[in-house]
Amino acid sequence: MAVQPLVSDLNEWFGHNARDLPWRKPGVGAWAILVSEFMLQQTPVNRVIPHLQAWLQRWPTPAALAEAAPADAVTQWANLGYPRRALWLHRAAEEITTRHGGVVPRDVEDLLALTGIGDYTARAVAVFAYGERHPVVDTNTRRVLARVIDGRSQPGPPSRRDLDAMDALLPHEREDAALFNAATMELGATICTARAPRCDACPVASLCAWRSAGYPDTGDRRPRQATYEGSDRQVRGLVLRALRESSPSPVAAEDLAPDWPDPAQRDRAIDSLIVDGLIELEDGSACLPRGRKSLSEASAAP
DNA sequence: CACACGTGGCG
DNA sequence: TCGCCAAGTGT
Repeated sequence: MAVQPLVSDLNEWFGHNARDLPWRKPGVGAWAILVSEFMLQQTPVNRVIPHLQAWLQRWPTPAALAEAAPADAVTQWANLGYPRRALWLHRAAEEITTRHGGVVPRDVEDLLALTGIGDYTARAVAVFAYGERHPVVDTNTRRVLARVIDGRSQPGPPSRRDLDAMDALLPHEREDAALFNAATMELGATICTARAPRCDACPVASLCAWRSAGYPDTGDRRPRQATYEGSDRQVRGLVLRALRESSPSPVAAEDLAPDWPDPAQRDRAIDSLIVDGLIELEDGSACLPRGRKSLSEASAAP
């Protein structure tokens, strides 16, 4: 049952070099894994860790979170960024409670049907929480495969082919496959990094196509990120921060980001936050979503 | 498929 | 300083 060198080398390396992260401790349940994966969507590991601990202490089960008001989820989310993820996590908790009896589902199909869970998170939960065998592909995995397998400096744009590429490398045994998924991500996070890869410390340097090719810069950079200063994103962030800090007290609309130089843009931002369900506006004052069960929700339950 | 969506740290 | 980057997802 020999697996290919890439797998054995990476898994061996992972066995000795895996960081001691909270969601890797023995006995961590599927709910904790799921919450950690939500928080890790575009937020760095080091910033997630303290928030994860606090979140799980407050809401140890999906049912506990489902009973809370969305506003409390958004407030607890604090400055993790992309606050809609707090809303999505709250909604997923409701769905888990009503559709799955409060148990985080194991099947990728079921996981994908939950709000805020896509190709990555669904497989990460199935694999890391339940030991199922699936390819788990995140930005680290894509970069590692681009370099080691394809000899390119950067991965191309995300594609469903990424799943197939990882699937083709996956060892047969579930446990090995889970380790390989985690090891590949870990390599990308700590050694095969985007900016300054530490190829001298890489356990698979001898197998690396990018190295054999002489580390060519194959371009293929991701699209430039829009300027944050003065953006809708920034105003939305300011508005939401004010509401978080005053929650549960409402704030008069005119007191939300009052110094913002472009009032029209600020008003549009507030409207978009309402559309997104992140805030509610009533009688000229705003607050975080209180989450009265809507008629559709109440009657949707079987 | 390209784009919007927060926030902060690092080279 | 400032642009790049971070365990993505939904539209």
